[in-house]
Amino acid sequence: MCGEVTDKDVGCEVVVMGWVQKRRELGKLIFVDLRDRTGLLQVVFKSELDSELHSKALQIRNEYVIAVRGVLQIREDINPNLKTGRWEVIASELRILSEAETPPIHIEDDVDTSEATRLKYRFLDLRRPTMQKNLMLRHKVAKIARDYFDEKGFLEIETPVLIKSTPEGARDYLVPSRVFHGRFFALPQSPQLFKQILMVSGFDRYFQIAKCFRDEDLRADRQPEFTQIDLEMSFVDVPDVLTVCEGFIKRVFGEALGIDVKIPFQRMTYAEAMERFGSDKPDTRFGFELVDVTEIVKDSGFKVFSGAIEKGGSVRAINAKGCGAKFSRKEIDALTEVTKTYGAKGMAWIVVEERNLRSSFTKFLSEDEIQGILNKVQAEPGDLICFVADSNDIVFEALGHLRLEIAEKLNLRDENKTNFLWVTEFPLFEYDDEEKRWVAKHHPFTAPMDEDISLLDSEPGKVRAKAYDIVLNGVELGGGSIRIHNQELQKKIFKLIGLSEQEAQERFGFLLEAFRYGTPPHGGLAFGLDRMVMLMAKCDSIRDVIAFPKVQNSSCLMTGAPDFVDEEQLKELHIQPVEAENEK
RNA sequence: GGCCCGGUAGUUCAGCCGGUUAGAACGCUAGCCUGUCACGCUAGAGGCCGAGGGUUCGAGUCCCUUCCGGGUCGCCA
Repeated sequence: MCGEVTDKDVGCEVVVMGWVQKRRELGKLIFVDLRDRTGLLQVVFKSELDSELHSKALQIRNEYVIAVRGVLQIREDINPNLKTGRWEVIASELRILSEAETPPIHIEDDVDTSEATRLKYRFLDLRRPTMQKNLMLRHKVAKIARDYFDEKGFLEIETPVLIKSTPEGARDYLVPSRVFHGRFFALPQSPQLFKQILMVSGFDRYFQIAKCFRDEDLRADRQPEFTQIDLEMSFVDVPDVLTVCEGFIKRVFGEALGIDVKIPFQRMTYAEAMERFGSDKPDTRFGFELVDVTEIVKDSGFKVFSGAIEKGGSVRAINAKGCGAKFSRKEIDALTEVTKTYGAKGMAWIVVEERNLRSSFTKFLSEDEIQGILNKVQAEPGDLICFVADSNDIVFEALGHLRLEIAEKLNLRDENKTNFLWVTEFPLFEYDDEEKRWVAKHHPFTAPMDEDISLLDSEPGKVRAKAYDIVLNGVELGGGSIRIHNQELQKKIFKLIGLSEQEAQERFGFLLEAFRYGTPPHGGLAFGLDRMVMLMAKCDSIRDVIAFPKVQNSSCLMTGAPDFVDEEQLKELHIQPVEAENEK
């Protein structure tokens, strides 16, 4: 192929086929750069050798598909910018396999085309070398997953895509049943229940590269259909799962990228992650950790602080080292806006200068309080100290994102680092203010930590789960848990999240029944394949590692899906569109 | 559903405080060119200024509505 020629091929007759990247016409001499997925190779047509061939070559335009027979030569002038710049094919025969209209986008790596146009003409966009590289990398990751888990004794087993809708979690995609009027299949949000049943069935190590579907709004790292590397193991506890997964990551990064990842990864409890980074997926590539100054200012005359503390909240700070000298007032105000996005009412700040402080609020504090804060955050001249006072949730959320924003501004999010991290001991439940009930933070089959089981009745919010997430550079790469294999405990959890026995039977009856017949302790994890490849390819969006992604409103710009269907089809399914309500 | 940014030639963009015939680069077409590789030179074609309405003597430009794309909050067990 084009990119695979070597000096050994020099002097040999070769046949190359591909797309015309570029033609350079110099009168009686025509150069054509021929492209396939391995690279570019220059082909030369000389009229002095064959004028008929030369005039045929004049018809060639960009993106024509051609086949060329000729002898490989070392070039007179070597092009050092090209991998194959040493060689060229002196054409002796040309076949135009397919003509091409002028493409609406340039087939080039430096993308200067809007994403909408790229996605509409995805078949052309995918010709670009970076996109080809991304999809080849994705293939490699999938292959390594199969190799690794096979070697570790895992079986790849497919689970159904048309399944029963279950409550909790994301909105389901529904598929109507033709046979049962008014009934629907759901597309799986993950193979969760099936892989647990496979454990009951004795397939003690399962994995699958599984498509999952969630009907929620999109983000740069979220698509309505996405792919998980899903795994489940029997007779294990948390460390067993983490170890297997670390081995996989080491293997993938080593084999696919040549990066030596050190294992085991750092492990951090959820509580510590929140306390230090204000996030359950901390980016540990830089500092700016959160500092709790609640104790220092709890009796302060500054009502914003003392008031928040009175209501059970806290006051925490980030010392943005050196930013006081760097950031303008306008930039600091912009940071304030960032915190407001996450529910903070505002952000207090201090700029530490050589002799004095510039600040939005220190006039409300006593000298002791100011000194106390400066000591606690280890302030030095040039620093910018940012404070948020509110409920803990908001303080963590706001400062957690502020941290990222500051790091982004300072370019500290070094994409060459690979800071892997396990976040463990997630809370089992979180309180849903709207529904006024506890909901499972991970999913309702997650096992509580043994030592916290006694808290289930008294303080459900304090119960920690045997749940864990794997985080890379602040991105959640995957997550999982040890599952409940004790029926009594499972019933209790359902009850706690307000699921009556009857509802539980209706929705998960098959799983509960399966659990009655001998269930091994089990647990597992699912990696987000798209996100993993995105980070490995250093892309900003998973759309760049998915061949045919959807846009923000979940439609496909290339195919035009979703679309209306024939009335016949609807009739057969006994479905009737409801007239859109007039929106006022 | 909320907020922010964007939509002008095939593509990426410029177009000031509203003022003649809407520009540039790349791409495209034709001609010339024997060592190019960001080839070069000459000529040329190409526009519903996202859509609809309004203000105005006059709208790419201002206002309203709407559609489309991106980011983000909510949402995403």
